Amino acid sequence: MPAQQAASPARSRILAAAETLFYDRGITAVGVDLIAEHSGVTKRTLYNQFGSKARLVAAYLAERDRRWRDLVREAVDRCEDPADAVTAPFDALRTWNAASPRGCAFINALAELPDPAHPAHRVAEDQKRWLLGLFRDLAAAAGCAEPDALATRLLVLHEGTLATGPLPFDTLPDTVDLARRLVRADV
Amino acid sequence: MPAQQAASPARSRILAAAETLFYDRGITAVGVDLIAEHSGVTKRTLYNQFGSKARLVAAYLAERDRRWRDLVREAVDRCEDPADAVTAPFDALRTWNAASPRGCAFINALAELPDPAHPAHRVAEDQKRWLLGLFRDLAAAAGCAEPDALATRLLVLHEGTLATGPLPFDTLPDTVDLARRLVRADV
DNA sequence: TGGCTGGTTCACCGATCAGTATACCTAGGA
DNA sequence: TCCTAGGTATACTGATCGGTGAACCAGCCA
Repeated sequence: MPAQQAASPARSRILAAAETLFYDRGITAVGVDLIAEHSGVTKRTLYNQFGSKARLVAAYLAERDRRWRDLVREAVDRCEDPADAVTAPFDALRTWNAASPRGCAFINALAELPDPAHPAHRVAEDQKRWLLGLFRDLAAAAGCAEPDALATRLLVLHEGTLATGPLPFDTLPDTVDLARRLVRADV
Repeated sequence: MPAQQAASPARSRILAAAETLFYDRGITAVGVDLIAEHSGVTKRTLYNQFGSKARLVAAYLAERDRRWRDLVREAVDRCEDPADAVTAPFDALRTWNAASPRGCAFINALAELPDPAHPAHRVAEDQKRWLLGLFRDLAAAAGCAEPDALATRLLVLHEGTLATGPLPFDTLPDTVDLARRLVRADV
């Protein structure tokens, strides 16, 4: 299926059901029968579209990653000051977190699927690698002295707020504040 | 069973097998049959000891928490300078992380078990609450101006390095360095 | 000696798991 | 008109899931 071509309606419905079910209840805990039922589709169709549960999981993560990158890029593009742009992913995180009370779908997927050969691993690692690279590029563009070290620290702060999201502490404001101060101190 | 009394040898063996299997392969992916087999014990005995898989999971996390707190307390006690003590949990993290390539067992457990009523939730939340409180107390003892905000930020850094542990980036050195600078700047 | 405790062996329960087989239906294009 | 692609419906596989029932056995203490 070329990227341009629209996905079949059945495929879209399966993917939508998979996204909510996998994220809300966990990947291992959700069976393919349940996803087929929730998307109003036969299990046969599901397997014709995705081939296996593992590939469906990878597709679910890839779709989620796509939506998330769009949100981050929007937040970055909205900034006029290059220094503000460096912490723009944290603004996106505020929106994203509100709809994601169960933490980071990619970290959760790695937690559930230990096998490094599982196709979900590539997707999850690529997502974090992309964010780290984005932080580095934005930091360099803003004229930071140590873009690599700064990017690593921003990534850790980002993942830390995501990871503590499901916990009953509100860590976001203090973290965003710290991220901004780090950038300004390094410019 | 009182706390003083030694656990039965069967119970200890079950718990040991559960620790490695649950952490390495995931909680949902590991069945009670497998744990019974690895600990050289009957499933009947396992259920006599723990009652249900959910309680066995909670016991596994509680045992892991106990070992981890011991490690952290040791690291704190080793410090002479109160300012160094604030970041002592990060020294413990270096040791801990080396044996824990699959990230934080407690975060992973929350990822796999969405039901807030699951007994594992209490254990996991208590673990993070304890660490947050420890950071606050250590910061206050070191004379920090804003112990609450500092503790939140240190917790986020701590969870961030744990969460990025399974990823192919080395985030620990930059993070520990940042944590130390934060403490010194706030003293 | 007798009873209790903690452990054993083994068979079993209904439900669910990922994945497949077979056959039928239907809309669209050549 | 016929073929094909994508979908449906239903039934099925063997394995595994969490959890239970029943009978038995060895050591320990009174």
